[in-house]
Amino acid sequence: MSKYTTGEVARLCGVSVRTVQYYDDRGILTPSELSEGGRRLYTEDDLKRMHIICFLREAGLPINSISALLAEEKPESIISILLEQQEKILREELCERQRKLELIEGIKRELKELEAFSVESIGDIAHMMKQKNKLSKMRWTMVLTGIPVTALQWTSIVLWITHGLWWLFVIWACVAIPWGVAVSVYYFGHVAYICPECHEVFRPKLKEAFWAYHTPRMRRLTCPKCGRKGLCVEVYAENKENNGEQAE
Amino acid sequence: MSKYTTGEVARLCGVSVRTVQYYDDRGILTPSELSEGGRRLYTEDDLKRMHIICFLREAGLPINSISALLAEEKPESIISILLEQQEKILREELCERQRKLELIEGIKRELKELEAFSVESIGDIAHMMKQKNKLSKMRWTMVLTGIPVTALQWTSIVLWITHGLWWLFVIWACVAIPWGVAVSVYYFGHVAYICPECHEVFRPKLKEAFWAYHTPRMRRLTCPKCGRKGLCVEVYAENKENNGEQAE
DNA sequence: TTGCTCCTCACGTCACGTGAGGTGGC
DNA sequence: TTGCTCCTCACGTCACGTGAGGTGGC
Repeated sequence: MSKYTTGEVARLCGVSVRTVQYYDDRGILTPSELSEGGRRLYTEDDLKRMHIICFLREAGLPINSISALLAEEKPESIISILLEQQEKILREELCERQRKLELIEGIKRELKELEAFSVESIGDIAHMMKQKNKLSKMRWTMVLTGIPVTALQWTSIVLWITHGLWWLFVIWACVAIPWGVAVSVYYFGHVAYICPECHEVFRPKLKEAFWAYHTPRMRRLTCPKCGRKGLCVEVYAENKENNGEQAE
Repeated sequence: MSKYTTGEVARLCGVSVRTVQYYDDRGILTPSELSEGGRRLYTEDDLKRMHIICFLREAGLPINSISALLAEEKPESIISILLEQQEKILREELCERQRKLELIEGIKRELKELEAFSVESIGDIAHMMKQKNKLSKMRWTMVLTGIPVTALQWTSIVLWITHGLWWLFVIWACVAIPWGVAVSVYYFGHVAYICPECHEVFRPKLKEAFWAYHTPRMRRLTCPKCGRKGLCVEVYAENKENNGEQAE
């Protein structure tokens, strides 16, 4: 029966000598024999055991689990459980990496749109990305509630032209104007803007915001902190009362 | 200007108190002030910095990188590099988990087909799965080389029947019989079988193997070690000469 | 005065990697 | 005798978690 040294076992299993020694320390693979000089000597069976250990390690099973499995009298009773556990852990780790990757992709996209970068810009990006879902949700809600109003508008216009029913349009106006005001107040009560200069998150005056030039993501406003007037990115901002404090 | 305690910063950033303390130890977020009793007091700017740190940590950036980024005079020069590096690492980790998951799925499939499980069975499964690609590759090579021989066979038979060209079939036989022998010798020189009883990996005698009952994956053979006769799983086995040693 | 929060050590995590300094075996 | 392999400490990794034992602040 041939004997294997630590280095031979390591080479045959594709691991480092340190790993073989470590498995001895952990008691998961103890050499069957020691030479007179105190060197580890492994038998054919030891090598087979090592192959099994390495195989399970490749699947990511922790040493403790492998140890338990090999020590178990009825290994069939726990092998499935261990594999299921490991599968669950791996799936979670997979999801986590994917979330992180998506976050990085998002940061990279936002970085491209920036004209001037500073460390604070990262804070702005964080702020924007975290509230992105809420902001688009609110925008969609507003669009959807706007549909009946718009429908009523066109119906009344058509009926006015075709049947001369002018009073329907008046009713529409009585509904739409308060509705428009309410929506604007609600909207500007739930968004804030980030100054690209001083990175202040601020809430503009309704009058300025309402008439200001804007794109889908930005609005031309005056920062109350640094006084700069320019395009500011829109973000969702939940709590009204806290904002007053944050401004100063 | 309001001050934040350790616990407040932790709560506002969704981390533990220990984490805030740790960032102080690492010098990545030092509180601007200490109370008389030695308690950490954080300013609004400190909180912003902490938000940035936490955001980058969510993307998985290591503390050292964040530290370097925040200390850099021109952070725009390294932010992209750091993100690219992190993306690469995440992709690699993603692939690694996927490999492990596939391995576990494979093990689970093989476990289902096993009639009797023991720890050594895992070694058998490892052996099978590692050589699986090579085995199926060799089988495909054999099928493909067999196509011209089969084509010649049917051509010669058809021509014999329709035109009475019997000598074409004779030529085919002269080619096909040596070809068949060569293929068999090659095939059984490149496969081995695992005894499900004693888990020995052995190479059967050509004569027994050739005529033995078999399925696509198994063959009814006698184990040279334990003498058991039964279905043994076929695996790829490269090195002929080593096999003799392994048997004893 | 009583909870609650915060403080500083200091060890533990997980599977090894990486020296240092010494020795076995061909 | 000279390389090469192997041995045993023992520290380092990474971002905290988890006590222990003590104290600040409302």
